[in-house]
Parts: sequence; C-alpha cells; structure tokens
Amino acid sequence: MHVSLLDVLRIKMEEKYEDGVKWKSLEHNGPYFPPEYQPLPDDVHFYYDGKKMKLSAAAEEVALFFAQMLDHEYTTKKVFRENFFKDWRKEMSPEEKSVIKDLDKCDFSEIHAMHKARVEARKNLSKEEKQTLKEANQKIVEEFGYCLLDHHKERIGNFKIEPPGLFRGRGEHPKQGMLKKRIQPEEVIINCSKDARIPDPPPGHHWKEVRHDNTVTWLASWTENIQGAIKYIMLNANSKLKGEKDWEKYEIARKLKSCVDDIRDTYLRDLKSKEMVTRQRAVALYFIDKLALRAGNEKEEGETADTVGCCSLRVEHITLHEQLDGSKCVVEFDFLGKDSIRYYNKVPVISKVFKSLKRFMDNKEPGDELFDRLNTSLLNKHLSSLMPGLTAKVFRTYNASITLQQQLKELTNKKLLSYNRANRAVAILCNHQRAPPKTFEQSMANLQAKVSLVERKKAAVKRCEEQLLKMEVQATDREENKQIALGTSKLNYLDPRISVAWCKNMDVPIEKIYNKTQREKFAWAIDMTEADFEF
DNA sequence: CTAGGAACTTAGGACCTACTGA
DNA sequence: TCAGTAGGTCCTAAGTTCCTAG
Repeated sequence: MHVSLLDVLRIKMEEKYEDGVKWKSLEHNGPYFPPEYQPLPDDVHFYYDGKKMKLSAAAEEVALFFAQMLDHEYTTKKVFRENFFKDWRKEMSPEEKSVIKDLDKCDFSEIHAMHKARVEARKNLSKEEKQTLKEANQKIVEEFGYCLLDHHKERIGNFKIEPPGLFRGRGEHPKQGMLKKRIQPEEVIINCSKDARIPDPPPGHHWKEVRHDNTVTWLASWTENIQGAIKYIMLNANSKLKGEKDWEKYEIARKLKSCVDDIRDTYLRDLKSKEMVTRQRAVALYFIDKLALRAGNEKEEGETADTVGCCSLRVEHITLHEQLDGSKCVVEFDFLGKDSIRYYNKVPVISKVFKSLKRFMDNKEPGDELFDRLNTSLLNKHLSSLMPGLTAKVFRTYNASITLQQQLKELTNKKLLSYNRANRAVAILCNHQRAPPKTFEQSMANLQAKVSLVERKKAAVKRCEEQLLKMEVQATDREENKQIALGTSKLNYLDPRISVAWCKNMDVPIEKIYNKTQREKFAWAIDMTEADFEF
C-alpha cells in the first residue's frame, strides 16, 4: 500500500486528537490591559483659535494621540486629518463640539512639546531606573505572558490588548487617522478549558464571554473598531502547537515538489482550453508558480488601500511588449501588493501566455479585472483537486525553499575552493605519485629565508587585505540587501531543515544562520534534521 | 454560487539595544 | 567615549484560507 506524506501527516495529527481538536486543556491569566489614560499636567495646555481651552479627559486623550504624531508626515495628509477630526469630535463633550470646528485652528504645540520631553526623559533615565522599569515589565510577562496548554507551559505571542491610538494603516489607506478605541474587558472573549481557572477580569469589570472551544488555538479575542475585524491572542511561534503547524506547512510544500511537474504540464495544457475560466486559471497559475505572486483575494473598495495579488490584477497593472530589451513576449508588471509594496517586473513569458493575456485584455478598460472569470476560491478548489492540501500560497513556500536548496548547492561548490585539495585527495587515493624534484630541498630553503624576511610586511599587508575583503563583502551585502528584507523569507518560507542540514554539512554553527528567536521557532527542525536532508 | 465571518499566517516599520569603529 | 548602525524584538496591519448561512 502506498502511504503518502500527507497520509502520514494526517495519521500523526489524528493520533493526537480527533478531528479539529487543538488541545485538551488550556489555562491562562487573560490578556494584559494597557494602563488607564493619565490626564495632562496642569501646565500643559491646548489652544483653540489662540485661546487656552481645558479639554475633557476623553477629548484630551485623543488630542494627545494626534499631538504625539505631529512630527510625522501623515498628520499633514488630508484623509488622515479628516478622519481624525471626525472621530475626535465624537469623543468631545457637546460644549467642546460646539467650539472646536476646525482642525487648522487647533494648537497642540504644548502637548507635542511635553510628549517630546517625556520621550527624551525616558531616554535619559539612569541605569538603575531603566533596570527597575525592565523588572516591572518582566513581572508583567511572567504573570500574563504564559499559559498552560495540555499541561505544558507555553509562551503567548501577544498577550497585551492593543492600546488605543490613531489608525495608520499602510499605503493610501482610506481609514488612516481614525480613532482606534480603547478595548474594555466587556468586549473581550476568553477561551479556556472547562476545568481551567477562569482568568480574573480587571477589578470592577467582567468579560464579554467565557467560552471553551478546543477547536481553535486562541486564548482571547475582541473586535477591533476600524475594520470590524477580530483580533486574537495566540501562542508564540516557539510553541509546540505553532511548530507542528509550521512543520506541516513545509511538508505540504515538499509534497508539491513531487508533483509540481505534473501540475505544470496540466496548466500548460490548460492554456489551450476553449473554456475562458480554464485559460484564465492557467495563466494565473503560471504567474503564481513562476513569479511567486500571492493569490489575490478581492477586497472591499474603500475599506482598505488599493492593492492586488494575482487573481485581482487589473488591466492597468500589466503592459504587454511584443519585443523588449531583446526578449520576445515580455509582460511588464507594475502594481501595489500586500502592504502597498510595489511590484515591478519585466518578464518574458511563453507565447501562449502572451496571446492569452492579449485576449483577456480585449475590450477592457484599465480598471477592469484581468482575470474576470477567476477568483481565489475557484483557483484553490482546482489546486486542491490536483493535490490534497495544495493552495496558491504553497507555491511561494515551495519555490522559496527549493531555490534556497539549489543556491546552497551551487554556492557549496564554489566554497569548496579547496578544489586542489580535493584533487590531491583523489590523487592520493589513486596513488598518483611522483619523485620529489631534485631541487626541491634548496628551493624550499630559499623560500623559507625569504618568507621570514617578508613575514612582517606580509602580516601588515594581510591585515589590510582582510579589512578590505571584509569591507567589500559588507558593501556587496549591503548593496544587495538595500531593498531586500531577509527576515520574512527566513521566518515564513524557507524550510528550516534546508538551512540546518547545510550548517551540518558545512560545519557552520547554527547560530550564524538563526538568532535566538529563530532557533526557538525552528527548534523542531534543529532537533530532527540530519545532514542529508533533502527538501 | 456568494458574502461575510472566523481563524490563522505573513509582513513591514518602530523602537530598543548591543556592538563597532572613529 | 560616543555616535552611528545592525540586528533583534515588538507591534499590529494585511494578507490567505476555510467555513457557514442564505
């Protein structure tokens, strides 16, 4: 009987718990709430239209949020200011509301100066004061930062309720500047096991609900007021639960490795389909596979910044070039992706893809969807029929990891610059001998003499050279890294076992590759990986 | 099917700290 | 000794995916 990796996975998970159950027992102390608002000292004033004005606590708190951000460029943005002012007015008393009608007439400068002074003062605290502060923080971590999951003590990822403030968002976010409200215990749902001690709400308060749902991994949740999204308190990445999930993710990506050729054949064949949906799906898949684009869910207009992924690409985001820079069939991409990060790329594609794209763009406006018959759910449904567990994002994981493995193999060859040593080893093995040259003894002695003469200067030169080399490497590294964030891929896409195996093979200490946090997160991989691991 | 909700992963930026090189 | 930087941590926004109700 053939047992696939995924079957093994499923068996392993089932072994633990039946269907969807994530834990048997869960106990914790609830979330940590940010401190109450402290009103401004009496000598710090807000002015409206040049006149001193004492604000109510609620309005003052929001004014402080704005004053704190005054050095940031976005407090000058129209959308930000309008959203802020609208929300601020909601916090004002009727009297305040009747007076404060124009943000331009508001003078926050004293509040701003006070804030800057506070930041400065914090920076200038003595060593002892800083230590005291640190210990106080440590105390909070000890009390709220851990939970007991199936009787194992685990670190919680984000045990703090998000403090109130002004929403920024990324890119041209239509909701920037809106007030992100303070969360009360009455809005928080606690999740723990039935037999666990229910965490105490802050004095005088109660929880919204205490539930005992062991099919989810979160410990507490609340609904945030900007997008109406639910926020969760969950475990740290170094926890068993998260680690197993991570391992599972990479196993699915490895499974893709075994069938990616078939899948590629399939979508290349689908490019010729008479069905429009199928052709669009094939082109989208081609992009996702070749360019590691994200799936691209549709988003509600006006709720978020205008960003796209593969399925939500619009005609305006690509330009077709029959001929560009000596290549045929070039697609020029220019769009804002996740976090409003620009994706710009010129890619030669196969002619079938190129022709299909032309068709998709026929009779469309720039603002129209490129893949008008396609969405992520259709795409993922198709993918899961090709391989269980396969979704669009698996391609990113797979392509990232396989690329690392290939690159490491190539670099490895170069690194074994001791080609000559290898050659010699082979020669010894094969007994390829020769008689020592007659002049060997003398020439060696000569050399030795010269060596001791030049030694000193050489050492100096060597030091300089080493410095130079180091600087050159640094410069290259920095230049290449200018716009590249290595952390994200390391943390989310690269199967850690590739790196662990490489370290073992190359005799590189794992600390050179992973910092403490990363070692904790990837503890599962460090433990289980042999040098011969193949992704 | 479609929309919206829920749960979870992925992501960049702010801030903090330890190190380094002048 | 001190400023500047690199790297780590924290924070939470912004994605993906799955599920459910109509």
